[in-house]
Amino acid sequence: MSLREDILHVSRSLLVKEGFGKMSMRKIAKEVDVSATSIYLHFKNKDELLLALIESSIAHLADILQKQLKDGDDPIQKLEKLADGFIYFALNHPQEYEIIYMVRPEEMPKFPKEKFNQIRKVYELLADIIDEGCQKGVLQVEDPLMSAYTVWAQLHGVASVVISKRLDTRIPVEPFVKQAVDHVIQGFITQKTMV
Amino acid sequence: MSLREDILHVSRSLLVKEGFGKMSMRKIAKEVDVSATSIYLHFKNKDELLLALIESSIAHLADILQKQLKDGDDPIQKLEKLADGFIYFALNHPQEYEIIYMVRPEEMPKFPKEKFNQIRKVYELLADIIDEGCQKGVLQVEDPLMSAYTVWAQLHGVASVVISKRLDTRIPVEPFVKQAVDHVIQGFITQKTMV
Amino acid sequence: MSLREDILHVSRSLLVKEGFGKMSMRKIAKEVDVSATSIYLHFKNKDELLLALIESSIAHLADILQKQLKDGDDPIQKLEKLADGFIYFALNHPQEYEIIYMVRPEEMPKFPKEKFNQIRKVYELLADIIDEGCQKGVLQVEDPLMSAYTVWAQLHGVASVVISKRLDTRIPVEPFVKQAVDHVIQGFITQKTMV
Amino acid sequence: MSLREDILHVSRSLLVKEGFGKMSMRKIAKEVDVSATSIYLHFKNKDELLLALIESSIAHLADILQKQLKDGDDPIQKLEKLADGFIYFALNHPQEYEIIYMVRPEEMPKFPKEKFNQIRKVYELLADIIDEGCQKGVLQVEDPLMSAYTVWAQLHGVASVVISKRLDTRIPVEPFVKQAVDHVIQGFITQKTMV
DNA sequence: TATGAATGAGCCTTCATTCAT
DNA sequence: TATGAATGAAGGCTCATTCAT
Repeated sequence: MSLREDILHVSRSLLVKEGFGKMSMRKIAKEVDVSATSIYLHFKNKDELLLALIESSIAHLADILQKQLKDGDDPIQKLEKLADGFIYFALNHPQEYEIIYMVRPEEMPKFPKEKFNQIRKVYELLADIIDEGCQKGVLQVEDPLMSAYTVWAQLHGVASVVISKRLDTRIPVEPFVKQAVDHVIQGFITQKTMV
Repeated sequence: MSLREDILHVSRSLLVKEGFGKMSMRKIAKEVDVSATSIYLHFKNKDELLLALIESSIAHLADILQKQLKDGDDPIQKLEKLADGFIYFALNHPQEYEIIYMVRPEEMPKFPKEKFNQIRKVYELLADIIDEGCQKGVLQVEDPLMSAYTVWAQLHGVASVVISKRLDTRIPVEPFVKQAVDHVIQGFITQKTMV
Repeated sequence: MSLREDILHVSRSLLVKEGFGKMSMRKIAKEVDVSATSIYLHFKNKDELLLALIESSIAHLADILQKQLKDGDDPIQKLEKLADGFIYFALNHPQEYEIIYMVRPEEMPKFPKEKFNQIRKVYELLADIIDEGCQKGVLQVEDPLMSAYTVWAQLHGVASVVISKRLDTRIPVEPFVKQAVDHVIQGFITQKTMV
Repeated sequence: MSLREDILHVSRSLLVKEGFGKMSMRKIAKEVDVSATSIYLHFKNKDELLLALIESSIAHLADILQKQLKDGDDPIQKLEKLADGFIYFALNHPQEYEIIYMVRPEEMPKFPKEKFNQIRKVYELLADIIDEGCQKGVLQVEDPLMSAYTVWAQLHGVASVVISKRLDTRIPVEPFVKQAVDHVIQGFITQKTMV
């Protein structure tokens, strides 16, 4: 693995483990077993390192979602698969998920907004599918984009509750996720197809 | 206002704005316009200050939810009011909401878990109502506690998306929240009362 | 006990336990269970507190030595008793002993030298006895004051080695002290009476 | 001179002058005329700096004592030379002597005891010589180790009285030391060879 | 591409002391 | 006699970053 990737890998852990404020170039360097100075050969500064981290995480998520979609599927199947993919990514790559959603837009005026907002494409993907469902008559919503955000917000709630370990210990994780995602998707479909 | 309250007030902003790691006693002191030393007359150390912040935020939320409930209401009305109260708190006291839900546990060292988990009482309140609904036959769920977490997780998703400004700028906030909360609650009720 | 004495008592422990540098007015106040401010009602400042500590320790030592001497004793008996008294004080009041000998003259230009040097009277007491022995023909030394310091220096070595716990753990303390003191005194007497 | 050595040099003075508690990294840095941070490039922290100071001082003393011993010497000559070497070191390298013997163990937190106790080898050297004297019949002692400590304790008394300037100003240093050391050694030999 | 040395700024915290009550 | 509030100074230490090599 290249040094650059090593640095990214270690940074990812540290960022999630200690937060952006306490993640330090020195600690990264130490863990990668390289001089602190060397990091600056690959990343201009701490902010740029964080940016790289976010970008790669978003790319990873987008990639996984893309792979969920198959041409033959109808809109509702796509919806379900997208939701599954999203949750799958969150639970199996919690560090990357956290990186995407931990860093708050207003905290980082330093970050080029257009790069950071690549994540919005994900929601637009969702919106497109909902739109397709409306066109095909299997769904009925007023504003596909708003509905996409509605669904996504709920899924995000489910994922973040699990990842940040706020679930009561008496509740088994998998059944909870299954029930919750089901609730989100079926609730949405039912409501929007019934009239 | 007392110095103690000033400190809490300023800390609250800083904590939300910069995270626990970067919120510094000195910054707080400077903003309150006292010596850094003075903070230690009111709070033993940084951790205790954070604890006070969290405790007061949780108390505030609990208070608001309690006030939502009226004896005459049936379980479904209670459910709706509780959801409304939760969202109301999140949107009107975003800093306190963030302190409760967005400050990462990893960033808070040496934190008495039992105090932090007082928040779980809120979910048990929700579970009790769902349980009551089951007893009265207006709801049908297998595990009231898990269902409570399901509902709450989704509401949390809605709140946190708005608070952390992840909503697409083309989407008007209020309608979004209204639709999303409605979706969560109605979806839950519909699903659980049909069959 | 008066507050003043409480403060002295606690200071004594802290001074010996942590050294002058780390002994703090706050810690004293806390241990005495009084406000830090209150100490200043009894002692002008930290230096004066230390001075009081030294003065009382020296007075205590002088008192014990005085009590060792009886009018009927011959010079050699007096010598032996003085040595015993000195060692007794050191081993039974190690805190006070340390206070007297821990604080180094040049470190404290703040302290009125004449007060601090009261301790020298102790050595002059010794010198007087040696002088008396010479007059009576039972001892023969060139310079009684220097001889007094010679004896005292050796006794101090023995005491300080024990107090500061530099003795090998395989060596039993009491026999060691007995042999060492005996060595100092008998060596001195033998040497000075022979020839 | 290297920065590391400069730091050690300055630390040595400060440690002896102010004690470990009041010796500060910042003061050292200021005197060496570097940033405080730079010290941490050469020593992990304050404790490690102290450790280096002690280790080098002990090594220096051990070196000087070793050089005093010649193969041809008989045990009594060795004893005398060792005593001379010890006093020589104390009076000519008072700072190092103080670091070894006067810095109070309580002021040195978290200190690896085995390293600190390397100094005990010095006393075992002494004990070996006394033992050798016994074997050759020129000395008669019950416990060579205890006798070694007895001799050393008295020499230490002499050295420390001089170094810490507790000698009466009317007493000339050199004759005092000569008489005192002579007293210790001759007293010991006489006592132990007579019977 | 890699590093060791260096630093100014900042961190949390403790200190001795003062002042108004 | 006693205190709570306040503070400037200092403490040990870590940080992101630069520079010469």
